[in-house]
Amino acid sequence: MNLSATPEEIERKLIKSLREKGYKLTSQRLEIIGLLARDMTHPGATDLFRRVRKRVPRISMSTVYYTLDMLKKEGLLRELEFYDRDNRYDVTVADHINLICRKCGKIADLPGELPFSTEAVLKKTGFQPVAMRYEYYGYCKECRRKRAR
Amino acid sequence: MNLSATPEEIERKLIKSLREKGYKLTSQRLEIIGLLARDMTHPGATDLFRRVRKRVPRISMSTVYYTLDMLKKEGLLRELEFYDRDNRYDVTVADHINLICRKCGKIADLPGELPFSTEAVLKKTGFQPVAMRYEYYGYCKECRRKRAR
DNA sequence: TACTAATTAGGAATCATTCCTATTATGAAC
DNA sequence: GTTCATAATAGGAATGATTCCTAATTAGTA
Repeated sequence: MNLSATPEEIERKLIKSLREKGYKLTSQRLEIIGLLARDMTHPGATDLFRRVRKRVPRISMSTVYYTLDMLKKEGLLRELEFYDRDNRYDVTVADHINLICRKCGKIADLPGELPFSTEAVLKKTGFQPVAMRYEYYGYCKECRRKRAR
Repeated sequence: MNLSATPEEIERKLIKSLREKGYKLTSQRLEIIGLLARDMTHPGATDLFRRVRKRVPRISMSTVYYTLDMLKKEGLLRELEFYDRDNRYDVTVADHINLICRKCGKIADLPGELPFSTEAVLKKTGFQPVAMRYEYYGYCKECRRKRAR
């Protein structure tokens, strides 16, 4: 999934993948997928839970986590892990740089090249990378405008 | 603190800073600082607790966390935050890239330039970075040798 | 329409970290 | 060396996102 796909394209791709892999398309799953595809700010499990509950009132946190786990396992979702805030979920699974706002908590993607190839790191250090994480913490355009920073 | 300082230099710097700032140099603090200065693999709080306890048997986890907090507050320690493992602590406070081994859990520093300046990010996106986090997850030289990868 | 294995709901358990409070001990003053 | 104020410590309870467990439900198939 590239960084410029539309929400509809992302949603269709996810549903198609699950159908092909034989997963049941429950209302809970369709709602979660819909939110993940539309929300570019990388929501967390509790946030998803609250929003899905408006349309599927009896959904439980277990189901949210179970669904997120399943999507992760199938390589359709990337989990951004933190310790001082809840984990966030990103339908853009390709490696990229995240911009994390300390004020509003929203997470945006930074388009463009990645700095170091895994080959370069391996050659230089003997360390074999299999995944990476690039993040900038700071203040997004919107929050900076509001506070007249 | 640059990446090539010796353990002794690091330890001396930390003790000097605390003394200047008026902190009490308790045996607990000196032990924790000694370990942090010598252990280049970025230990966590529980690990530090277990090791310090051998020399200061009545130390508690509260004290370990309190000391780490204090060092962080004074800008002498960088906290690496994870959700699926305990936090790690790094006396190298300058921005740099970390190499995190999925087998043994050790964390090493990657020397060299950082890829993007904060100015470049601000100019490109309007997002103002104040901190960054660069990590590669994979397998270190030692673990790869052991498993004949 | 019935079946069954996958999915879900609900709640208990986990565990690193934070919080709270009484006790202790460092470093300064004398 | 003694005293003292207060920072620091020990111990344990509280927190909260996530994981685990199990019985009930349901999507998709035949």
